[in-house]
Amino acid sequence: MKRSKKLSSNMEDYLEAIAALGKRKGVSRVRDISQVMGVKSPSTNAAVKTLSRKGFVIHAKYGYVELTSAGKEVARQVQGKHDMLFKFLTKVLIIDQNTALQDACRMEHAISSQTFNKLTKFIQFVETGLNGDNPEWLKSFRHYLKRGKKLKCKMRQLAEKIK
Amino acid sequence: MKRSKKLSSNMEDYLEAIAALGKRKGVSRVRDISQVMGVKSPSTNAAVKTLSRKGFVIHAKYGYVELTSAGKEVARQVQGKHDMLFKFLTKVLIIDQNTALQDACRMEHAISSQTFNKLTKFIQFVETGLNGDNPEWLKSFRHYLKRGKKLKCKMRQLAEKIK
DNA sequence: CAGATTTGTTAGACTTGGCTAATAAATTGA
DNA sequence: TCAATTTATTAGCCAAGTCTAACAAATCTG
Repeated sequence: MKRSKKLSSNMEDYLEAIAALGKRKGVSRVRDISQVMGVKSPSTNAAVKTLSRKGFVIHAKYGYVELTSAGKEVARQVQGKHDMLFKFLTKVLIIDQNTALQDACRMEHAISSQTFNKLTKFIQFVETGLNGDNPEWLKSFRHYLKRGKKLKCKMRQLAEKIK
Repeated sequence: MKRSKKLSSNMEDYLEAIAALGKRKGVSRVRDISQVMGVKSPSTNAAVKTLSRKGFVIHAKYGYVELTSAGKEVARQVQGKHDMLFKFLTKVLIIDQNTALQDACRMEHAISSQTFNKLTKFIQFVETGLNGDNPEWLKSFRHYLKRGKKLKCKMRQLAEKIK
């Protein structure tokens, strides 16, 4: 249990997969982790060995894989980043679900905690607008995406109708 | 010249470095690329060999390293993603320069073209507001970041003063 | 409960990308 | 010009992470 500080993106992904399986099925087995990760079982085996050595999982031979509290913490953080990025991509930038998922899966390992925190605030800002969801500027941005230009202000719209 | 489709983040970084040196000094040499990439020259040598085999650079032994048009195109795209992310992080999320730089350097390899395009539109939307830079909502967001809550609308502010 | 099937592990090979040490080419300057 | 210095390359090693093939343990099932 040689608690190294930094984990590779790969190891973070394994921890995420293990956490997800734990939530979904109660326990995590090598086979299921492999399936989620899209690798063969010897790869998972090696990864679990590494994670175990570093103190992020407990794994008895031929047994289930369990996260330690350190493992849970990493999984929680990475998942948090993932969810926030996914929300930003789909809700603000209006990226389709598939692309947003792929991007979030790669970006989740790339953003600092500082950026995560600010992005969280940004999402909160968008979601808890004074006027509820969907503030004016966001509507305006969506329109801009579609039309290539901004919604005109009420008075200009009126002026055009009259003209 | 075995034109493979996908390059690793690493190879993208080398192309970026080569392009940057080309702009800065006119030519790119192994030694300078190594210095920019923070690796020893044999590593650069191997990378250049790979990039050459894949058709992204031209490199005669003991000569300069030059980007092919394919190489330039990749460098341009990655740099574009980098710049856009940096701008978003610093201008919208108000992340400090150092952190923003680090994040942008990692995220530039993680975002799809679709996300890049939407982000570009988003930045345009922010920068070319009807009311010039710094639209109301962004000011409001900055305030939210500082205070933890939104700017109240003019009338509520007035009401508070009177009370 | 014993054979068949599934699951997990081990061994060994391959790829990518890094390193050091040694060698070779190019450049510089006395 | 030619010896010293700088730069580039080669050879050989290491670590991470993947794979396949072979073997071992666990679990199902008739």
